[in-house]
Amino acid sequence: MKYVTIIDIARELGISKSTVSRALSGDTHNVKSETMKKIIDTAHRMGYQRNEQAVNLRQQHTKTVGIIIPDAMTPFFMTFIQHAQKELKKRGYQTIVTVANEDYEAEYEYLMMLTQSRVDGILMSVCHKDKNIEAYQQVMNRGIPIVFFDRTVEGLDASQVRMDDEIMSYFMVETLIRMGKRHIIHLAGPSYVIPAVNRHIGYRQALEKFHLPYDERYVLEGGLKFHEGAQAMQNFLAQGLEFDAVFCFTETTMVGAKNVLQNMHYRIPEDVAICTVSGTELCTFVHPTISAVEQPLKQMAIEASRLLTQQIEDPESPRENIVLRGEIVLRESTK
Amino acid sequence: MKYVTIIDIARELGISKSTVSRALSGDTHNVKSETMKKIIDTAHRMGYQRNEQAVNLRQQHTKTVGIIIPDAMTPFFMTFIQHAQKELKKRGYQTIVTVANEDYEAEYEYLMMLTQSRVDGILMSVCHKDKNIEAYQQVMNRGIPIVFFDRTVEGLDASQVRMDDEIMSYFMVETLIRMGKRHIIHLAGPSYVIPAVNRHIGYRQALEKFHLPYDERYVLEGGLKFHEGAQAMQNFLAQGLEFDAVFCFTETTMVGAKNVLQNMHYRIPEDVAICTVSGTELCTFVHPTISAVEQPLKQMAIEASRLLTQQIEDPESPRENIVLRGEIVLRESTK
DNA sequence: GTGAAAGCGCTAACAG
DNA sequence: CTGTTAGCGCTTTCAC
Repeated sequence: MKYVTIIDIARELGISKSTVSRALSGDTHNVKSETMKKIIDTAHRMGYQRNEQAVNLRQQHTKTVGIIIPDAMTPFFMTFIQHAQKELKKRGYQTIVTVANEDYEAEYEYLMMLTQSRVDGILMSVCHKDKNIEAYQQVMNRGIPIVFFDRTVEGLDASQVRMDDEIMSYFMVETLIRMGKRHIIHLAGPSYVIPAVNRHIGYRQALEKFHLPYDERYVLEGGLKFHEGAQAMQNFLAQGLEFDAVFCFTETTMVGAKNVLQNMHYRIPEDVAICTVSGTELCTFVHPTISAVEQPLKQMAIEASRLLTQQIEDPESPRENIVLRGEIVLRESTK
Repeated sequence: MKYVTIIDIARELGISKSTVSRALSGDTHNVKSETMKKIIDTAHRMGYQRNEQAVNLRQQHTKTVGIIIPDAMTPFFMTFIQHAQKELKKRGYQTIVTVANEDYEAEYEYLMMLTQSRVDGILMSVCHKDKNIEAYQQVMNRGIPIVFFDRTVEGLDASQVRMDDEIMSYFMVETLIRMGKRHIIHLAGPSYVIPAVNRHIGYRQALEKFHLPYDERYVLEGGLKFHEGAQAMQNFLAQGLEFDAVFCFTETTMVGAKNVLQNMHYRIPEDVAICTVSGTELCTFVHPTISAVEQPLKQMAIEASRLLTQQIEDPESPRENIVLRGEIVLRESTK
């Protein structure tokens, strides 16, 4: 047989499986230290590994949380996941991560899959702020807590953790302006993504503060994928308008846009600065341009994990709405 | 209660849970189509979701495979995972992925964790070709199949899937030479990583074929992480040697090296071409330089998944050693 | 065609 | 301190 069970080791020692179970779960209070030792030893010798499935079934939980992210090509969410996994592990939870790939129908499927796997709770960043709202509500009604992060939703009684996109976006654009940029494109994200609309607001406010005109021709629908970002950039170029900076909603579309620019032999960042608010190690290294804020990402993962486990362990614990306000850190000066 | 069970629906209908079970698992042969329909309907109405945990415990498998990768910052492995997940799902398996982060001790921990979770099999790309060999052997001995991909190992009776690194590396360097490059650095990977040594061989062979000298000063230990690649590049620069191309073992170190080059105002690719063999969408977009081979990555994921599930379902199925030979596809000409 | 009963590996009362 | 018993949700003989 593949695995040794507590019965095997009980038989080996001629004692009952209850005692073995107690010993193996570290119940020093109810088992003599002598038998304790004996049990631990033979368990070790026989290569015992407790069957989590059985424990879960018995205890009516799985000690695992599901994570749903919209995208995995970009280091942003991957970094989040690594931090979250670490934090969750520390709190005694396994994780199972799924990638919806910006498709809310796939997201729905994964949500169902996760509840079917009886995860104790879910951490998610949504593809679309409206489309699956009732589904989220339903799983929450069944007593499975969901904590939303980054790409949050509205009108749900759930904990959420996000960045202060508006202000960070504002600072970022302000930085560009102070660098002397005057014609700043905004490669915006879709309006069904909350951080995207907030960043757009921040962009607009910065322009206003410096009395720069807000020109709709400089606001592009940049989508969420590489090719969408590239396409949008290309469309803009076709207009023949003057520009000296591009402020992007996300790393993904930024990379797409940058690629187009490079192919057209624009020098970056001399001719045009290109940036986003996100900040991961890879981002820093990849883009010879200004990037931003590393720290809140880790913090976001930690807070979200904390909130979720808290709510799993005490369903009555209050919902929180955390807005992180990391400092803008310019990763590379453009002299 | 959170979930409805077959007992609930049996009670609702005043029948036995056995019948419900049979109906729900589609046993048309042993349950009257009339009751069948009735059961399916109420199951649906009550929002029944079968408890996989219980099924697994009963059937002595989990229908999940573990995946261990060394790195998640780079799109390479993430892309692999997406393809593998898709293929595995098609074959009825869930996946649980863990990232060792180039640390073979963490890798060991995850391996243990996965067997403890009773995964039916494991897909892995190792951190170190030797360090955990006995551990791999042990889990295989317990009847849990492992299929190695990309970063393979030697001397184990396991199926493996990898690229023909030698020949692809050879082609890549040949391409650089045909472009007129004469002083090609090789930012090599560590010797405890099999593809790294193979790529080094390919590099050397290409130089030989074109009667270019093999100079050890042009072969750098580039490590596996961003900062290691950057450091190596910096060290090389300090030597003051002439160079016009860099052939990197991996995306990660390539990005690090490229960053250094850019900071020093080298024009890429005019002054120096920089490339690697890997090929993912992000890679393509990010690097204004030559990259390569997209297709084998997907193929690798599919083959590895096939091999693994095959071996799970029939432990006696023969081991295979697949070497993929994708075409070199230049993603961007450097004119 | 359907039901009763056993059991997957484990924990948790409840007795001693 | 230790053993006995029941049961988590499900599948699978074995009867009827």
